[in-house]
Amino acid sequence: MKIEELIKTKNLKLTIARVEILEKLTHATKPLSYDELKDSILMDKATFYRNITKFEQSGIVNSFESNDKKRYFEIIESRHPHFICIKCDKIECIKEPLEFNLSGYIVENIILKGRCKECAH
Amino acid sequence: MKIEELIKTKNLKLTIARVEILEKLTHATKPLSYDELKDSILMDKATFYRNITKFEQSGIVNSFESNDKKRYFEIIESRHPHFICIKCDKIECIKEPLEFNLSGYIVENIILKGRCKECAH
DNA sequence: TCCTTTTTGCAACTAAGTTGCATATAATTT
DNA sequence: AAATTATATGCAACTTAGTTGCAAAAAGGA
Repeated sequence: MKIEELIKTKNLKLTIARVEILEKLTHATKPLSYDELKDSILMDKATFYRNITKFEQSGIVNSFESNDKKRYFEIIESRHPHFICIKCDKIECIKEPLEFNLSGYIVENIILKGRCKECAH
Repeated sequence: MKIEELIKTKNLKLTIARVEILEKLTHATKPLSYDELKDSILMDKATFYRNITKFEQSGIVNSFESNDKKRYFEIIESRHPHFICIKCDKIECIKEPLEFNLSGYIVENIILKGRCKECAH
């Protein structure tokens, strides 16, 4: 779906700021923080965070806190787990499916922490 | 192992603050934040955080960030996943084992986010 | 074009966690 | 058990990701 359509579908007003955020996130290959995005978007950080909140409420964007105390944002399309390296702080998307059985809970996000391949040595 | 022994085993000096932190964490049934601990411990928060850092370096304590922007601390004894509810912010320990296959990585911490049984409705 | 609602930028604020420094305490040596 | 040295502590000031209030600006419908 085109970004403009996606925004309208969720009954959000179409603004440049919103298109800009979703464009960057759509083209990213991993979750991004405000800090990583701020140089390539023009809006104030208040605008960024307010829009991200709306996107999360609408189910367009997903976020989690990493080890470096920053929140990381990602478009929800194919949900997948993330791996956060506690040594180098790198965030990787996990493609292998994880199996578990937790009846009653709705799991929306899976985060594994530890040492990545490079830092495991 | 007794708390005093545990501290000495890790070549840390035995202080009242350290014993106090580990006592509270040992008796807890879930991970605790500084905010939850502060009324039952006497030390300054700087002392708390400095000691927690030492405990983490020594492999006695494990921590993770939750949804409420706070860090939660737990004694490492039997590692187990945690579930964080994105609606009520409750943290639960998961007893069921999770199966997955991630060769090359060292997984030290598993966090699931979503809606707990009460908030799933 | 007008009107109402929502969004934006700015600046001030919040709060968890960190740091510098002088003092206090633990553990080791004499 | 006193002296010595290294480490831990409390305090206050600081850092920084994220939030909030408000007036101005822009969206979208009539």
